[in-house]
Amino acid sequence: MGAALGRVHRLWRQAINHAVSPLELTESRWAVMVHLDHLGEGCSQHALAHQLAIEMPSLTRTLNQLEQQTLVERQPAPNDRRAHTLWFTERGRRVMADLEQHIQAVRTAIYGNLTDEQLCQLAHIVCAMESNLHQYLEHHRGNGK
Amino acid sequence: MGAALGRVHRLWRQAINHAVSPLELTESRWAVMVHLDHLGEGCSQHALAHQLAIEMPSLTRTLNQLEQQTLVERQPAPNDRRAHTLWFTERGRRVMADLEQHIQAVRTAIYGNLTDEQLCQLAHIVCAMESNLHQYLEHHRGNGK
DNA sequence: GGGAGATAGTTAGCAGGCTAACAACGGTAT
DNA sequence: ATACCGTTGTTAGCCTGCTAACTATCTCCC
Repeated sequence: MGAALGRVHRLWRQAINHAVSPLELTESRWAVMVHLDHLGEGCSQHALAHQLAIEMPSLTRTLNQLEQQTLVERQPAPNDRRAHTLWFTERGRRVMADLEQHIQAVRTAIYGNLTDEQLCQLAHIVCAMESNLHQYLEHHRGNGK
Repeated sequence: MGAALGRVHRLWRQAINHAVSPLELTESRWAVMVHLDHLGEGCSQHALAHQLAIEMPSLTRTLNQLEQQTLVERQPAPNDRRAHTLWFTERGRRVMADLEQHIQAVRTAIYGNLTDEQLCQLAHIVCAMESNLHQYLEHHRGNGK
């Protein structure tokens, strides 16, 4: 039954991939851009990875791609020579401005025929499952089984 | 917002992976076994891939693994020399019998604090989103854009 | 100040989804 | 019969998640 979530997630990824492909983006790169915008420029990779709920190496790879596309850049962080701060480039900011309009069609296609109440229920249930899963995994790691 | 589904799916995969690891299985191999059982032995790879909602090459790889573990075997199909029929081995059937008990803990951990009504709502909403996404993708493929 | 342990980021390589391209076979129409 | 098209399954290789192991740095405590 949790498999249904996987199916929807893969379809959603395909839809987003299609929607942002005119901007030379993919779902994962798009997600990084959006969350960087949401978190605010100048944040660390660690903070961004936490926000995205992915591991650092996954983010490292995606950031390399975005940096190669000159959409995002890493700058040395003041006060910590290990860390980087993340910033949009000029071009990155222009792309961000265009994003919403490309995504909107997907959003309305997916959520269009659902009521606000249903979306609220969905968010609530999914959040509960997420927290349940976190708890399960945390519990079954400290112990051997 | 669809990203939350991805997070839950990844956590769920980790939980299942953990739960079935004593049987030398992973979530994807487990899913193949369960769906083969559900669909009935003797079915074709195509039918099983459809049931799992994955593409044939993904299934091919997983079946290779299961065959190497002597849990499942491919047999030539009568009446169609291209196709295979899929069968559990003796060992595979024994493992299937053990599966439910290993999975149960995960299920109760995830769904335990949700009401039947919530699960029903979830199934309904997820199903709607799945069908919306299918429609979107179908629509935006026939056309150039 | 100097050493032990935590933390930020990277690299390497695995897992399992996908598409594209192919071989082998089936089915149908001429 | 043969020619063509659809189907089944495989191979090759991309994408993006992950863990493990590493470097470089920071922090804290003696």
